[in-house]
Amino acid sequence: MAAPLAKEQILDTAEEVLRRFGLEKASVVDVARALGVSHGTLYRHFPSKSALREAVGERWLKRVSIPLAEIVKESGSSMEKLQKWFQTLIHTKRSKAIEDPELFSMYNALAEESVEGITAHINELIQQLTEIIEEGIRKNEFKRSDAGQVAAGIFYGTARFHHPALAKEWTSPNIDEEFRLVWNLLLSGLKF
Amino acid sequence: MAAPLAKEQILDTAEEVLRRFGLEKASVVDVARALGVSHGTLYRHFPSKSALREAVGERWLKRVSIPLAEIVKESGSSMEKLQKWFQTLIHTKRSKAIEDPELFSMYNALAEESVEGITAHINELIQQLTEIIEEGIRKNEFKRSDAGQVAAGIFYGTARFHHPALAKEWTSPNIDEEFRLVWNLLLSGLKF
DNA sequence: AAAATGACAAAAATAAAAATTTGTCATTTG
DNA sequence: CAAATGACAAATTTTTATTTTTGTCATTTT
Repeated sequence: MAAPLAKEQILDTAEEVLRRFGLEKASVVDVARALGVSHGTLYRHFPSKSALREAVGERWLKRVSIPLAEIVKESGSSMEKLQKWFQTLIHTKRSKAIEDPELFSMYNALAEESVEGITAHINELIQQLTEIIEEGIRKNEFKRSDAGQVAAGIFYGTARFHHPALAKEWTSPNIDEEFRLVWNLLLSGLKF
Repeated sequence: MAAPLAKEQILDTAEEVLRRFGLEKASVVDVARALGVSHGTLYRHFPSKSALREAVGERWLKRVSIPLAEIVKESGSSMEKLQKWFQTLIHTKRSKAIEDPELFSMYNALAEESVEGITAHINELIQQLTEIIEEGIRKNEFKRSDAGQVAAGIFYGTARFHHPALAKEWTSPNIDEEFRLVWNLLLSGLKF
């Protein structure tokens, strides 16, 4: 027989089956059939159906965080990077949410099945932001402050524009204007 | 017979039935039975089941906005009022969400059935904030700026802490700390 | 002996049948 | 005669019966 079944190969097929059949219709048997193996085999690689689903969800989160990590490493002013980072995060999510809302909410449901995976993902994003802000402080672009706390503040302050639970509001015609208002405040503040 | 059936009386009973039976179990027949009238009678007061449900949802939103309107009228510094306004909004929602999550999500689902009602509610809240901020600008407590835009910015920037779709995150032990971080940034900004 | 299989019980999902609810309206009530 | 009723059809929901899926494991394959 061919080489033993690889995890990545299973995940590729599982993803394909999930896309075709949808979150609630896709069964382990379907994935096994698409791979040309018995369903028992899949249980030798993943302990349960949820474990398989979680793995698909976590791989999807990685696809979001990897391009953002690239931006952190780029050259340019910290402010530019900060803006580009958010632009990318928000644009990526928004276009996926609008182009194929079903698929988007499927992947989000998948990811949410792994609370740990989500937490790790959010922490990773805030860590990326922290690095941008630390650099900005060093270069005197930003106020001296606890970079990690400011990173969390900006991330949570912009939640409306990237939190998947609020995706249905991203089709509003004012959404870009609303982001601009929040962004301005986060950068400059209300007080003198 | 008694006096003709009043709308408020129907809403009171509908609310009671919804609380007891839940969003999906409560039928028009149940409401009629609780009122001691035939279900046909209810259709002389509300054109459909959804219209009745929407009315219950909208009344619930009013119960949120009325106490906040009181705060706008109070005396004291604008900053104090701004803080108290958000404290009240967030605390009200949070305690309801945590004390009885089912009831909370039922009322939210109910309210969401009326997109118009929600829009009006949000606009009303932002209008209240606008008044606080306008006054703060007049009294030189806040930077000169478009009060309506700043109001919208603060409201949307704090969405994570009051948007019902994010209620499940309000049980996090760090939620107050996270609010503080966002609040500080919105007031003082990241930049010099 | 490592990897995969397929038969099996328990749990979950689906489909078909039965019962309830929604919404209308001609008739009745006060 | 304004307000309420209750019988009715169509739509929706609930119940029940049937089928499929999940997860295990002793056996088979390479």
